[in-house]
Amino acid sequence: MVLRADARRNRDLLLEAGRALIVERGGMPPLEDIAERAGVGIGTLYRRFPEREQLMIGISAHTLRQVVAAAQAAWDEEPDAWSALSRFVRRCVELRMGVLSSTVDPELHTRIRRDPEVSEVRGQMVDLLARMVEGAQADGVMREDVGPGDIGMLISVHVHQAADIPAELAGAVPGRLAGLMLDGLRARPGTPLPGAAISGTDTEPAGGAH
Amino acid sequence: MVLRADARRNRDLLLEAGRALIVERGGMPPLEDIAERAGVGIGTLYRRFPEREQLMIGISAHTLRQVVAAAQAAWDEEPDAWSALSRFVRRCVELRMGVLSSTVDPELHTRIRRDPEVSEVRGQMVDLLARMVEGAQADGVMREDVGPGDIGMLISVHVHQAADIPAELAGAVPGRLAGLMLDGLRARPGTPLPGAAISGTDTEPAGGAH
DNA sequence: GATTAAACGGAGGAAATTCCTCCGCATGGC
DNA sequence: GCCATGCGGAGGAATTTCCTCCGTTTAATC
Repeated sequence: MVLRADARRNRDLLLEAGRALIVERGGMPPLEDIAERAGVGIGTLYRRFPEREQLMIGISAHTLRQVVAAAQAAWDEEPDAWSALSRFVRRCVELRMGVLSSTVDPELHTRIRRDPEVSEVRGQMVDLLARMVEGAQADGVMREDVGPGDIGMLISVHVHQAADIPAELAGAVPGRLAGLMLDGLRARPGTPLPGAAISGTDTEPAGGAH
Repeated sequence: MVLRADARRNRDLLLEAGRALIVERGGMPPLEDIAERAGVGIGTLYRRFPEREQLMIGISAHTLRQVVAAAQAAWDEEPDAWSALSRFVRRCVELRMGVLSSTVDPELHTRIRRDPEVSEVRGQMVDLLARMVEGAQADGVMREDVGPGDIGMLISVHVHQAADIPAELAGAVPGRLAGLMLDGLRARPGTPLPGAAISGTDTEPAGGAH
């Protein structure tokens, strides 16, 4: 069953609005707010996503697709693995992309992760990230005691940045944070990390949902 | 006017419950939840904090006092500035201490920062942090292009960690994140950060409130 | 450009959440 | 032992959030 063009457009607007609101405010925003942000009637939201769960799955998949697109672009266009990773991380922090999950019913969370589309896109994401990490480590420019999962965690931590940074600083902060973070990842004698490197499958690298 | 001992105790329980809930769930939790978490009746909460704003100010000050205590202990007990900073950062990340502010009415936010007690404790906090940063830089072990404000931002970013980390990893994650972060701060040829170092007074190093 | 199935918006009542007062009982301080 | 201060929490008010429904609009097709 194929959506009419306007329906398709509104669907995307809703998913993006949902993602944006979750990032900005944390928690699950009221559905009315999502509709308003999307510039769409509340009825439209309910027509497209009769069940709350469907909306959440949609937002997860949508977010993951954005992350994968950024990773793919970085991988394709940068000359080496470290540059790709670095560009990817910077972009994620800048756009506040990354894992959304936080305060969800764990049971629902599991159902979201089991969704075929989410699971599929998530796989692509993990693969790309793993390739970058392995490449950068093989090139000797990245510390050996981290795994793709660590990068995922690092990025996800930046998604919910405090929103009250004074305006004149807001532009600079993400870049500085990303820079510090990347320097921490470089292969240089530093303090060994506790525990074992976190692999991609251990955890939720990106896009789990509310 | 001095509080009776039980009233005093309950007041502290409420502030701590509020802090904990904000950290765990983000946003402003229902007052009923705060009271319950504190193991106290809702009436007690309203008696002690008739205005919402007073509660927020109280939580801010309470949180800041914890942060200052951690900083002070680190400064007093560690042999050098870098060790102190390092211990302080690790402890903040571990306990998820740091700036709470995020989605507050900016106007209220300003009123909170203007509160004498908040302002006072915040000053102590900035001083201690500045001393650590300057000391570590003077010792040549910390990169020169960061300021106390950068540390504040770094810490605050870790306050709202995703809550859905698999249990077997949850213990390791904060330590690894803090380790990466600290290695990023070390004085070693890395990538220069964009923009200028953020000073303590530029921003909100810790303890703004919901 | 006429037809029509699909989609739209948003008013408004139901349901759920959150707020906050009030008062009979408990207890710390003297 | 006295009593001012503090306590708990039931329950009604206020607010927020949910979600259905239907008259109107629009994309697709011929």
